[in-house]
Amino acid sequence: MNESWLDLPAGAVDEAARLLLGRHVTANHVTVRLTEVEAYSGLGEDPASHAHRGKTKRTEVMFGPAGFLYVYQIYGMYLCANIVCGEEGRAAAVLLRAGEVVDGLTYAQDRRPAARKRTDLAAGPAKLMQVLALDRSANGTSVVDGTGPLTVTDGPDTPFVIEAGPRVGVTSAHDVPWRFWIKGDPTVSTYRRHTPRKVS
DNA sequence: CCGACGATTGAG
DNA sequence: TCAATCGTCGGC
Repeated sequence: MNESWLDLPAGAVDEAARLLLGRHVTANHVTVRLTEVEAYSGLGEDPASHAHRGKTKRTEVMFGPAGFLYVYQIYGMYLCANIVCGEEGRAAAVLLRAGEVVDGLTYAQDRRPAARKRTDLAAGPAKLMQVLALDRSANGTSVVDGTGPLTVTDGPDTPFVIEAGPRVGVTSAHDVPWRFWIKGDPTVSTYRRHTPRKVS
């Protein structure tokens, strides 16, 4: 398969994100076509990135080589997954935000009983994780050599248009349009503008 | 050691 | 609009 997204010049995480759109990710009998992703750059470059303040126990995978999964817990109950991109040490990654379930539909529905429509099965980063049945043990595993639970493959040749905008839930760097999605796709998670906490 | 908060979701 | 829920990280 085309693995060009793994091997990009320095600073081109956004390009990696674009290249991941439309590709298939498969885990635990479910395959999803990626429709929405976000790029995060690394140490000292991107205030919105978990790696911005330097390497910690949590983010150490981001500082490793490309092609590995960075899984983290958010809000005490949900998981999100990134694919590390770029050269080792840069700590750049692409957050997998949403997708369309294209195989293993019955598994996906079992794992997401709250979803009323097919398009809602993986319409969000944590929903995507539930559909793929990935847990924290997926952190640090490879997505390219077949040893990990998640595999990335080329998607269909169907053409699509990429749109870009500010990243979701990110308080800083709102001017950086590093959220990318497939134009018009119904599985793209609904954009909720970050609402600053009301100061009394 | 301790407290504040987050790359979210689903229900009301 | 808001609560659930807890690991992580920065500050003391």
